[in-house]
Order: sequence, then C-alpha cells, then structure tokens
Amino acid sequence: MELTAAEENYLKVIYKLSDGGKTSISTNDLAAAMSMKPASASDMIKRLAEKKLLDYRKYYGAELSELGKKQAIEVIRRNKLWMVFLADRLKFSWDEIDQVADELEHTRSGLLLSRLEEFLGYPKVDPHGEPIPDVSGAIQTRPRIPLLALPIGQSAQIVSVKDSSPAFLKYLDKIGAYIGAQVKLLDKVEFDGSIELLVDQKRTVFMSSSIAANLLVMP
Amino acid sequence: MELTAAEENYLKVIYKLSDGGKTSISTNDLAAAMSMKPASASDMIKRLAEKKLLDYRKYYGAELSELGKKQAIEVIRRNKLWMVFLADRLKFSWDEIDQVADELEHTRSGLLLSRLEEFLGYPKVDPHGEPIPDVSGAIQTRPRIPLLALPIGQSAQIVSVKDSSPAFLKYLDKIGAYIGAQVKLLDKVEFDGSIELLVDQKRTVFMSSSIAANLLVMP
DNA sequence: ACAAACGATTAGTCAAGGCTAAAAATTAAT
DNA sequence: ATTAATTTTTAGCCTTGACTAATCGTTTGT
Repeated sequence: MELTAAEENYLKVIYKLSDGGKTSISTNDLAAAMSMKPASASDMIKRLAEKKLLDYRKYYGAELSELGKKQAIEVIRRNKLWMVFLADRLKFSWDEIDQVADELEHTRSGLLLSRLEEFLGYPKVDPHGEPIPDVSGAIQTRPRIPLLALPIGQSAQIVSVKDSSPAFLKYLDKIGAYIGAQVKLLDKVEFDGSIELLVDQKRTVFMSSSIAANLLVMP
Repeated sequence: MELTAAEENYLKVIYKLSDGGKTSISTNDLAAAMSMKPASASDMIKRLAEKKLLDYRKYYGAELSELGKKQAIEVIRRNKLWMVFLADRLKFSWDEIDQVADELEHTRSGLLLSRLEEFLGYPKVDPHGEPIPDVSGAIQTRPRIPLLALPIGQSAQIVSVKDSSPAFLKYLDKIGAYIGAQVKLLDKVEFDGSIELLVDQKRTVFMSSSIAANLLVMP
C-alpha cells in the first residue's frame, strides 16, 4: 500500500473529523478542514474509495474502512512522535509544533520511526496530551472530563486541549498552563460560567467558560 | 524563492557532480546520478535555467549560478544536519543514513533547522567526515590527503570517505573503521599497492589499494 | 570528409493534485 | 408541492515531473 503525502493528509483529517472513523463526514467539512475547495475533496474521496480506504456513497458522505483507519492511525502516530521530538528535544512552543510535524510525518521509514520512538523514551502522549497510538495501532485512552465538570475545590491535571489554534495555545502559555499542569478549581461564577483557577499551586487566574470548555482534565 | 523537492534534489546532485558548482556537467551524467532518463534531466535543467539557478547553453552543459550554488548548499546543509541526527542520536549505521536523510532534507523551516543544529551541538562534519556548511553557506574545508599518500609509519585520523555505497560502508564497519578513527600505515605492498593498517591501535587489517583510495585522512 | 555513433533536445503522453465553472442531487422554504 | 438554496459532483484546465520515441547536433572512425 503506497500512499502519497496528499492521501495521507486527507486520511488523517478524515479520521479526526469523524471521531476515529466511526461517523460519516461531508465533502464540505472535509474541504474546509483541509483548506481546499469542495471539488478537490470530492476528487480525493473518490480516489480513496477506489483504493478501498473508505466507503463512499455519492451525496451521502464518506466513512473510513478498517484499512483506512489503520493507515490514518499510522500517520497520526508518526505525526505525534515528531511532535514530541519538536516539543521535548527542540524546545518548540505549542503554537509552532503542528505545522512542522505535519511536514515531517510523511517520511515513510519503519526504521526511522522505531528508532525515534525509542530515542524519545516511548512517550504515551503528545504535547497536547493526546494519546499516541502504539506500533500496532492501538490507542490507549485515559478517563478525562471537561474542566468545567470538575467540582469546586477539586484538583486535577490538565491532560488535553481540544482546540489547538495558535491563539488558544498562546493564551495557555500566558497563564502558565501546560499539559501535565496541576490545577485546582477555586470557584465558578454563576453569572457567565467563568471560573477561578489555581495553576500549579502558584497562580490564580480567571478563565472564561469558552476557554475552560476546551480543557480536559484528569482528576 | 520557492523550490520544490525535485528541484532541490537536482541542485544538490549538480553541486556535488560539478565540484561545488565550478565546472560544467552533462545531461547524461546528471540523469545517471539522479537515476533518471536524460530527457527528464534535460527538462529540469531548462526549468532551473529559467529560474536563474544555473547557466545553460544547449548541447554544452550546465553550470550553477551563484544563486543556484547558494540554494544547493542550503539543501546540503539540511541533509548533513539530519545525517548527524540519524547517526548520533538515532544510532543509524552508515549504510542506513543517506536514504532517510534525503527525505528529511526537504522540510523547509528555518526554525526547525536552527533548533536542530543547536540540539546537535553545532556539528562541523557529517558522519562521513564531510564539512557541514554553516548558516551563511560557508564551507570550512580541512587539509586532507588520500590514505595511500600517507608515509609508512605515519599515524592519521580518518576524516572522510569518497565512496558512500552501502557495500563500501559495510566493509568499513567490518574492519572497525569509522570517521574519526585513528589509523597507522604499517606497510605498503609494492606488488599490488595494497596496504597494512593498524586501526584504533587495536586491529591490524590488510586493505586493497582501491579501498584505500577512497579514504581521506588528516595526518 | 562523410557516415556512424553518441549525446542532447523536443514532442507527446501520463498521473497526481490542485483549481474554476457548470450541472446535478438533496434539502429547505414558501 | 414547487421553487429556492445548498451541497456535491462533474467537466475541463493547469502545473509538476516523470516517461518513450523521434529528431537534431556534435563527435569520431575510417
């Protein structure tokens, strides 16, 4: 199975959009997520269907096949391992990682990947806290709840961010939050749903509910 | 100046074939070095000429322009830094490095490159002993002579290999030689030009003159 | 010096992967 | 229940970069 970089990119995005390849996604959504025109996405979907990477019925959206899921997970695995390299070893900040990892992920060398993984010490999560699929494609998920669902007074660890936009990541940096940071929910404001948070036992910050909704924590 | 991966590959190979872009190279030689057909090389030469990356007169070969040299050196710099990463950090053996580095070299991110260089401790030579161009494109060469030119009894350090074929690199591995290894020329056999060599003050090996001709040393 | 051989270029084809514009299918609105 | 709006697909075009086959220049051998 020889996939091009473009095909891999589409598979990766389809996988992410469709919640692990379970639900069907639309051409327009895919095109938007890829920053391309619907016509191009439609084209590619047809090609991927011919290669048995997804099931497709005209005008009714596409859903990854088992084979497609496997390939997508492989790409995501490569992507996340490079992310760890960039963040941990090259000291990239959160908002600089994604673009470069998207380029590096297409190097198809089994040896490179296994050596890289070993070099990084077999990390289990990427810099955003998302689990990294293992070599067989298994994804170990951890129990996680939205920060907003935490009871007042409870401590937890930030394990993941849902939004990875540069603006959002910059904001997190500013308030001293990061994956693995210890936080304690001090109070919830009834009026607008904003919260008061103790970060790393040092800093108290106020956070809007829309920000808090994007943070997942492990109590 | 936006170069595609294919254009970068051609520039790199042209640079190497033409001894730093100084001498003119032929279409056939280029095609052979790229493992492609002459028609394809001819095509690409025309395109590179249009982009002012080389000077070209039909039927008389091509020569890199100053701009072309600059770009080629930049590619070579990226390539060699990745080589160091693969060899030093990921423990790739000599014969596994080149192919993977040729894929990684096309990631165009200034930040990535400078961080990688810093991470590697600003190496000055690649795993084959060749100097790595610095960020401004300057190449610091070191005095080096062929192993065969060494006087009997003289010690020296292996600094470079001219041939990088897997077979040759495997052979070097087998006799315990590597870039940076200390060697002493014990004797030369008049009859066939072969030599007797002490490697790393431990092992004595006999080496044919054709092998020895591919090793450059620094006395 | 002229034909053969060799090397380089052109012409035409193909696949990938993007685009725009137009047509077709589906969904929503009156 | 038609019309209108939206979504999806098709059709046609473009660029990159490879190929083969054919032609054009240069070089060489006798």
